[in-house]
Order: sequence, then C-alpha cells, then structure tokens
Amino acid sequence: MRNFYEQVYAVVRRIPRGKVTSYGRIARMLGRPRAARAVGYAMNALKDKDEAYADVPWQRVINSQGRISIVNREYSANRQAELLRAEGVVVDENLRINLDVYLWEGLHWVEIDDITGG
DNA sequence: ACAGTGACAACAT
DNA sequence: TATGTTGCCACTG
Repeated sequence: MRNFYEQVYAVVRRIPRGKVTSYGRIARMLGRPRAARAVGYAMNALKDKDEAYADVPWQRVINSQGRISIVNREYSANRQAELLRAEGVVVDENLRINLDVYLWEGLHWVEIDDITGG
C-alpha cells in the first residue's frame, strides 16, 4: 500500500538524535519482516518529496551490518556520514558504525499501533 | 495486469 | 572479512 511509505517516515521521525537503526528493523517494527528493500526504496523516494518531509532524519537509517549503504547518489554516503558525526555518532573511514553503542531500541507496540492505525 | 527496479538481508562460499 | 547468490516487497510505468 502507498501508506507504507508514510508509516516508514513516521517511524524514522521517532529515531532519536545520535541513534541509528536498520532498514530491516523498521520493516519488522511495521509488521512486514521481509520488506527491508521497500524501506530503502522509501528513503530513496525522499529526494522527490517537498519540504513537508525535510524533517525525516534519513541519515539514521543504515543496513543490518552497521554500514552506510548508499554510494554516489544525491544523498551521498559521505553526506550521511557527516550528518551522523554532527550528531555524535562515530562513523569510521569504512562507513562503519558500532551498533552496540548507537543502535536505537525501537518503538513499543502501543506506538506502532498509533502509526499503523491499530 | 505485469515486469522491472532498488539506500535490504540472510546465507553460502 | 569480503563477495556472490537468492528471496523479498512496495511502487512505478
């Protein structure tokens, strides 16, 4: 459903500054454990959105291995690394992030229900 | 309706 | 570790 993107954005907006999560974890939070690729696609679609989506902290979404996925795009991997460092996240020269330190715990079911509509 | 497209993830080398 | 393969799914034209 088209609404899936909106649900993804709602979750991403809840990721606190200085924390990160993965595409797959967001998919699981929304009850679609195998929709990780679609989450990545939703992030990519942000570049075509208006200023109403400027508050979505896309830089806080990385892959399950704790690495920045994007390369050579409008929202470049380097820009993602800079934004994360600006909020205190240590990103090494290989674009790796220590999930033991920076992984976001995620939302509780009540908050998920609020996003998915019940 | 349908095939193509990824900012994924799990698993196998 | 680092690649390569395979399964996935929402969205698009």
